[in-house]
Amino acid sequence: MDVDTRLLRYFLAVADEANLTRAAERLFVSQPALSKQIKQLETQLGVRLFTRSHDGMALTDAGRALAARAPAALAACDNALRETKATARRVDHVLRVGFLANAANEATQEIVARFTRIRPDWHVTMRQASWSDPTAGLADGDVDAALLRLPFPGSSGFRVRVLITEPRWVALPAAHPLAVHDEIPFEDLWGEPFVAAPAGTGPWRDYWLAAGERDGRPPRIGAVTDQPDDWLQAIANGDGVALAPASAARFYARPGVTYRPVRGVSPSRVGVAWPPAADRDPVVQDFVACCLHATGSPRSTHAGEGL
Amino acid sequence: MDVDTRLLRYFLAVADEANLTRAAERLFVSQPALSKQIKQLETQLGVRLFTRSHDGMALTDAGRALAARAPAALAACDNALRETKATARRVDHVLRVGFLANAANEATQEIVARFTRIRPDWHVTMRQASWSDPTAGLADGDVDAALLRLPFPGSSGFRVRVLITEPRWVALPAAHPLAVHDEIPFEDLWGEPFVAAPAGTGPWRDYWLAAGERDGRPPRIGAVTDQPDDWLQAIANGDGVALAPASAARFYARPGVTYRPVRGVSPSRVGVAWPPAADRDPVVQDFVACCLHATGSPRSTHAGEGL
DNA sequence: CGACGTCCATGCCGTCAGGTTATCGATGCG
DNA sequence: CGCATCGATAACCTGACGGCATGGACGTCG
Repeated sequence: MDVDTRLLRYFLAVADEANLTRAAERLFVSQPALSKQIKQLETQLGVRLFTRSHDGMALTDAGRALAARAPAALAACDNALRETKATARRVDHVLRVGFLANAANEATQEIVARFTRIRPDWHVTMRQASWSDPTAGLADGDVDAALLRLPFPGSSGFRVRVLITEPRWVALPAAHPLAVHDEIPFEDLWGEPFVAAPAGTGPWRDYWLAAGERDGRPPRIGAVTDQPDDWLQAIANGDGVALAPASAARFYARPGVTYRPVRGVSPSRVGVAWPPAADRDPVVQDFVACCLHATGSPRSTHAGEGL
Repeated sequence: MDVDTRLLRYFLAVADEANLTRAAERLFVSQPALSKQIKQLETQLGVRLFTRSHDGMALTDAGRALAARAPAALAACDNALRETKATARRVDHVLRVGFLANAANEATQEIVARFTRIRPDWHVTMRQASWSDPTAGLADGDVDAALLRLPFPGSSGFRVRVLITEPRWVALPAAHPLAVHDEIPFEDLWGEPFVAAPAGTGPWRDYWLAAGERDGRPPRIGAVTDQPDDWLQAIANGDGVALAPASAARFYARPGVTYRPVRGVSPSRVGVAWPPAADRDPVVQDFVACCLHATGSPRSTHAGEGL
């Protein structure tokens, strides 16, 4: 009796949304594909998992039984694979670190330099992640630690220490009328189209749209991008504006894109994150210590404070 | 990070055998297919799981880590699916019973009759299994209970009560020289080709070849069959002889096939088996009670005694 | 009351992963 | 030196999965 864990994830999404169409969006597949997969799971088990009706998919009793047990099964599989990867890296003396765009910017080199001084027999591999995976590989166990912008989706499952706090600015097309000002009140941007992260990155996308600081007005989306280059391109094209950490002005300067300070929007924070399983891993903890020292952060700065 | 549980099973088989070719046989796939699958698992994880050498596949440290955790993950998945099926049947008031060929022969009707008298609102579904699945669907959770010939592979994972004990006879081609005798000493059959169950049914196959009662001589295999009809056909064809429960003479009489008592071979036992998860299921326990009553078995007859 | 929106199912098609057979390269052994 | 063993590779076939377009049932609103 074999199943692809993908099928179980699909099933849980549908069970959770109680709606095929919305679940399909969340899973980034088409509705018919999901419909077929669910049906296949049902025939494979010989069990009706949902009762279909004009207003959605409701779990049957059997479906509820599966919904109750599938998460544990998925977790067990995930855990097995993650631990396998972690073991391989431990054996090879390789520390993989994920990062998102310019997460730790200037500090990155200093962090790596410190780490190699402490652990000369280890090798650090930096792996840039696309914005469609804001955990930069932590969730899949592809990295041992990650340098991230906070908040990030699923942050509750990981340990986080804050390293840097910096104001958020706005990136504008150079020709944009507001570009003439030295500082821009955030309210002036409410009506602007924004270049956003892909849907499905949830709170992370919302954070960079400052969705919670717009007095309830929904943001306008001008474009959706996945990588720094596309993002710059979209802004230069005039598809929209975007909030960005102040340091982006140094790291992502480009003709056609202008950066300006913004008044009235919360700052951005950079953190180092690691999976709970690495709490006792001295190498990962050394890396975390290097992050804290390299950025001059007090050792006690936890992420929980005022997210 | 999705995996098909099949991949994990494949991996565990290779880890266990430390040999691709033998693992492939055990899994009933070709060696190249298995080779590719293992390689794919490795690339998907980005981790070497085995070191290949001229004399087999040896686990790496990472491979050992996976081998340690995969069984639990597989068990969690299996459990989720099995419980789902069981729940569906409970809701529908359906009891599925697997059986192997003529396992409980005459008693079957009596068992079902008793059960329907006790549980008039329930419906019993009998499902005949092929010999390539000697647990008759118990292992996959496809049935709530099964009527089986003992011993069967994996019997240790299930509860079993013995119902019937009957001598084993031999089924011969009608024209076979030995068919003239009223009773045949088992030694006289040692040299005969046998019609056997598929390899991969392990101890079950061996039991019906009486491999342990041949004084060390290996059995000769004349044909391999999967179902009663093929089995009868093979014997009538003269492909070989086969041990069979005495009752087969009544249930599987056919021109060209003769049944004779055998002296010097242990008897066959029929049992009812159920998964431990159903220990507390009153419906399954009622069914078990019906089995015991219908066959006049004392309630205390456990399977463990003198297997 | 009919047009429309919502929601799931179906049909058709392109792509790719998984399986099979046949064969090769490397290694150890008689 | 030929042979057996073991894993990798090549060529091919089938079927599963995904996408798009569309259909059918049901509720809602003008």
